[in-house]
Amino acid sequence: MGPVFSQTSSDPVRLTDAMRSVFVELLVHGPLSRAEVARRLALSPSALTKLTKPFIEAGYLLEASGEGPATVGRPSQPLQVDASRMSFVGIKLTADELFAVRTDLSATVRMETSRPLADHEIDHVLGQIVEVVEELTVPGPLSAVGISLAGTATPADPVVHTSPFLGWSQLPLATLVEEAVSVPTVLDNDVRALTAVQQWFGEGVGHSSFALVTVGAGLGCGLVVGDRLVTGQSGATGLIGHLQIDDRGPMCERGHHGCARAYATSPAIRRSIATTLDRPELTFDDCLAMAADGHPVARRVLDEAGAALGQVVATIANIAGPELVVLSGESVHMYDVCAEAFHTALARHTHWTSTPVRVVVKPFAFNEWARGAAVTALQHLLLHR
Amino acid sequence: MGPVFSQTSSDPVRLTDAMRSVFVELLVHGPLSRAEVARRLALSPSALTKLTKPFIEAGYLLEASGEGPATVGRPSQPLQVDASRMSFVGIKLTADELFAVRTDLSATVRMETSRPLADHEIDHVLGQIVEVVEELTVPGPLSAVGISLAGTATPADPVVHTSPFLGWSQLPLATLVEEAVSVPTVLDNDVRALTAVQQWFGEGVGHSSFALVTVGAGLGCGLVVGDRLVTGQSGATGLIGHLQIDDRGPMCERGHHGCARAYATSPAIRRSIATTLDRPELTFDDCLAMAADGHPVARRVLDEAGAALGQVVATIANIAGPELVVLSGESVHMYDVCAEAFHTALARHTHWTSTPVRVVVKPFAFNEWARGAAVTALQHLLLHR
DNA sequence: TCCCGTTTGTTCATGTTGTCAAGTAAATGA
DNA sequence: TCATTTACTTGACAACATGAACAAACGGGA
Repeated sequence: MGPVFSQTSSDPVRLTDAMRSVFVELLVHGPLSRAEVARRLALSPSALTKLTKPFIEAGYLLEASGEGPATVGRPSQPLQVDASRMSFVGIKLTADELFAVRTDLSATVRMETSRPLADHEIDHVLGQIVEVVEELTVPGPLSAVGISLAGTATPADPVVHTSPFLGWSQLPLATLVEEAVSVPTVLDNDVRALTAVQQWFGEGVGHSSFALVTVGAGLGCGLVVGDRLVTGQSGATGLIGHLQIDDRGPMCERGHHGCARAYATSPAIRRSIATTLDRPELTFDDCLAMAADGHPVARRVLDEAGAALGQVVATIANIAGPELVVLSGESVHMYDVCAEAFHTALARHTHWTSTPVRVVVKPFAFNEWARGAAVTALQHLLLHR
Repeated sequence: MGPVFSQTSSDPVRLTDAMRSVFVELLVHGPLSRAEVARRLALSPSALTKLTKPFIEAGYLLEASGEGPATVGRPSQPLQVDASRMSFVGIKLTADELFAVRTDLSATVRMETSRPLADHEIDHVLGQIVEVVEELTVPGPLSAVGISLAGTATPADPVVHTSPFLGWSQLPLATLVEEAVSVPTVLDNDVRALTAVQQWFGEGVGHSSFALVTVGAGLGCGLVVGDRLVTGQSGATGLIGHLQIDDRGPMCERGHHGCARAYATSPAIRRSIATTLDRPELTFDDCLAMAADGHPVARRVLDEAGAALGQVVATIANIAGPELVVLSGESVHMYDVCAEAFHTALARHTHWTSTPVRVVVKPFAFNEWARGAAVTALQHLLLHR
């Protein structure tokens, strides 16, 4: 983190592991008294006085003076991270567009913007990224930039290994961006970035293991085990799209029968209803509305989608045993229309010695992917610099 | 670890985290020079002189004086753990028998024994356990006892939460044994214990993430992610037995169609072939021999079993992304008869953006389960005491 | 053969980092 | 008012690891 935290411009603070963990604890678990942080991190109270002092002097921690619940003894003096002291830009790349947000330390979105991607030439994409970063730098300097995309990439490595949608392989994107904008830049897989948001600022807070399942144009799965975000071999995340639901169902685009993505992704659901009814103009949300109204074809397709999703979640829970599964993604709202089929399938496919895993549905904002990229940058800066 | 390591009886050595990590590094990664350990653990060379000295003086580490590969510079002086300095007993409980081994620090089996379990009354089982521990204590005192069983139990907790096969729930078995034999005792799930063996002394050495899949009377899955053995919610491990292979195949004992265990466990394979041919006397190994000889029915059943297993492994790999999958269990030798079907299915169900995970087949000795329990005890003693 | 470079391992002074003990501060409750 | 409880601070101290300097043990030239 080097010069990131500095008391004065001439006296940079060196961060120890203990300082880092205190800062992260306060960032993630909100205002806490020194005594409480000491208990959580198994440190002595005196250690906390010393560990927090430089942060307070530099303005990164504030004494929140908000009174806790009235109790005997001296009232505690909660500390809070001043979220405005750092800013991050997160960028999500898709095949035809680029979404970007500027967030503060608490991952609150402060600005957002986007650009079309006319093609996937590196120069063009890089130009658009630089433009967006410059636009979002106007209110003040950035601490880090995060870029997320579907494909294999990790914060540990400045290179995009493969990205089928963008047609890239072995592209040192982080290096190129970092040189162009002079801000530390990290890459990550989009689903893992979204999982990072849940881990620090969402439903995953307080859980040492949970899974995130996304529903949208595809299916995705991110996993946190033992408080650590899992990075699969070569940077892949949970590849659940082609998990087989049965062996004779609809065919996915790669020729498998009964893949989960042939049942539960929004394009598959829309197409299935639209072709059965020969009404090609129907949108995905039209289909959801029809199912909610009890239209038999839409109802059947969404029941199957919910069942497929329930089976996917049960399979993940059986293998990894998370405390919680968070459902998210552009199409999570379909849950409202197929919750019953989902939970029936979840219970049916959960191993009989377990109770079904707790499932939380997280409404999805369109800029959530870009926010994920910002959190990736934030985590990387705070933990690994 | 308190009094475990002692230079003299009156001068017990207090262990720091650094000492622990050095000792474990040497135990798991074999003879290494101080300089090499220093590099691996990111410590200074001088730290290693100090950290190893008490172990050497107490006789837990030996200067192996074996010359490494001839190279420039001063030859290194490899250090090695004296495996004989500690002994462990591991006990595997099944529905009708108890297997036990005595091992040294390197998990080498030095003695083994067993007892029938006439019933599952706690007093009877406890009596047999105590008898076995006393028999295995004859050559010298024990450092710890580990007990493994199918069900939900973890080293962190002295209580068996549930064990369907033994009909137990909420039984404080570790406490009872510990009081009876006066040796620290830990429990664990049997599959996780077996995974621990692979992690420290088997194919998992050198891999920060891998999965163990067992084939036998059931199917099991243990997972190591980020160098940590995963403990699912409530102490369960990978519950892959009822993973659905298709929706119309043979029915498992819980009424599901096409469960993995209806295809790939040894009883299911044997029964399928024996009933089809109306030859109830056939053993599982008879069935394997028939398939190897090309008998059409046996061939088909084993191809289906291999395919099911391949799909299970692919699913695990897709979700958790391990570097390696180790196949083991009482019936792994069936792999020889269905390797082709296995790898075809593995490739078919592996997500198209990945290459199939590397699979290693680990021959299984009948006392391997008990050895796992011993390793659980060893790990717990070395890491958490 | 004799130095030189290289790597290993040790010793000792130094410095960082967190704990302990003691004391101060700020509330509640009798 | 004063004891009790909890929070926080301060300074002495102990633990642990590092860095520098050095000894040891080898191979490889000149």
